Amino acid sequence: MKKKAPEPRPRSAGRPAGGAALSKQRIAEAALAHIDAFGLGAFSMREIAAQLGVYPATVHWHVSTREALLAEVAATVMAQVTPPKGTLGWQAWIAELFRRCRTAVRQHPNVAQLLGAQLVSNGSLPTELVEGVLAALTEAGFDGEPLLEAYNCVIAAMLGFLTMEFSPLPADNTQAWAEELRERVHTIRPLDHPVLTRHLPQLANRAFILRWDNGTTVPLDSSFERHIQITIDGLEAFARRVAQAASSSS
Amino acid sequence: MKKKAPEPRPRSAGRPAGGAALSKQRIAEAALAHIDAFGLGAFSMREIAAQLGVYPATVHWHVSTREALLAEVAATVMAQVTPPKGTLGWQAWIAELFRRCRTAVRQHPNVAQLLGAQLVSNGSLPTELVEGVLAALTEAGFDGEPLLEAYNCVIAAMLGFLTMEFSPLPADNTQAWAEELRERVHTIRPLDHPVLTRHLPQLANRAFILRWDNGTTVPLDSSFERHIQITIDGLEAFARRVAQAASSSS
DNA sequence: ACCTGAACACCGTTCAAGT
DNA sequence: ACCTGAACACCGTTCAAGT
Repeated sequence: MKKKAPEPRPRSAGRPAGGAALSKQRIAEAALAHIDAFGLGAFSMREIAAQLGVYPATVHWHVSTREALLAEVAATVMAQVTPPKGTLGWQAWIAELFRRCRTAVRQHPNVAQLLGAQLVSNGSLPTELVEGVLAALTEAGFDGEPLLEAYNCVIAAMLGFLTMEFSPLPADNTQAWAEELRERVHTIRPLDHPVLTRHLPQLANRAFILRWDNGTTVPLDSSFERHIQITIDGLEAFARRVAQAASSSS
Repeated sequence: MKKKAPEPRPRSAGRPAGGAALSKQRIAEAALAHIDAFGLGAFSMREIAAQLGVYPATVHWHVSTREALLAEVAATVMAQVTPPKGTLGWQAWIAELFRRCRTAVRQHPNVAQLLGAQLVSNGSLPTELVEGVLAALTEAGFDGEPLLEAYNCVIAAMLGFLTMEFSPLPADNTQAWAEELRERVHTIRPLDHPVLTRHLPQLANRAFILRWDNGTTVPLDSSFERHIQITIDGLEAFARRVAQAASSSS
């Protein structure tokens, strides 16, 4: 199944004549396409080098490191998620951000695992996203320390849910594993877990930890919408607390 | 720096005499210790085999797969987080769960990345945790579809935040990377990002995406506490909505 | 049942050398 | 500046063979 060194186009060393030189951009695109098609587990520097008809060292000349390439890929996926400013109230703006982010991740679900890890520790800052969230929360009345706390909550709520919704299943024998987990879920002892047992029909394969499919095959649409609402309701309560504290101390 | 095949104790094949046979348990402990000491990037089947003074194949005889071992490790870390039932109200119980979970992760920050990925798609179900959350949410008045939604929100909020707070920095030249990111953060263009610029002193190295240290060196204590409060406030608002809808339709 | 010893098919990264 | 060709030091997993 695996290809080896580039046989199709045995070119010679040096910069190609046609101006068809490789670029960070093109490499990132190829990597994203490959990850979309075969998953993050199948990703490797050598694989995408082969894909591009080039030696592994060539990729390294453009990209420096595997980690940097994956960060680039993650940034690409998140590039268009920030909603435009100004037209929406802060609650609607944040809700829109959540939804656009999920839409983007759903188009590239295999990249989801990178978001928490790579976007958070990222060289290519999505500054518009940060600015947008801060602007929305400022409009909500947050400032200083509460602003920081509300911001961290928003980012964690958004990326956290998506990371988990699309977290990959065991790579190997998914079939057997799913069957075993389904079995295990349905043989939970009712006496020790009465609430779980009672609601199992509602929860099975739709609740975190009780799933054997991920968001690619069983999307958690209503849970995500509810997650948005809960987050925004919580933020509004926080804003009220802040306003209260300010007025009572004046 | 790296060790090779087990030289210290060149034993012969077969089950060891002293009853000191290897076990899944002992392997998981060794793996956890190694990950705590050197990070998840330094983890490998061969490494922990060497650590235990055996051949790689021996580890595979007990553990089947690398992925399974890491799932075991993640489960070990999460083993003791579920608070006892009955003594607390549902809000306090959930808050306690969040705090105990963070305490556990702080003792093994390098496993954080596994939580979202491994706990969610896990063979060894932490059924007490699931049962506990469901019991708390039932006490809050949730049932049926809303129960599912509230549950998913709780799990995502808890694990999502922790995954991000302790998400690892670039493995290679952390020093240079941190310096570059700090530089980049402080040269953000004020005209394009007025809100960000204004609050940068508050946010730098303490807000997601604007950090160059992770939770191990710069813990986000107050943000996490606020995250708990926002989540619970949001859940209470959700419970009120549900109650309202039920009474208005009766 | 539990482990050795060796092999297979991969990795990321580096580096001299070419053009 | 951009790429080849080859090497280095690793991987996870499998498998016959030992005890």
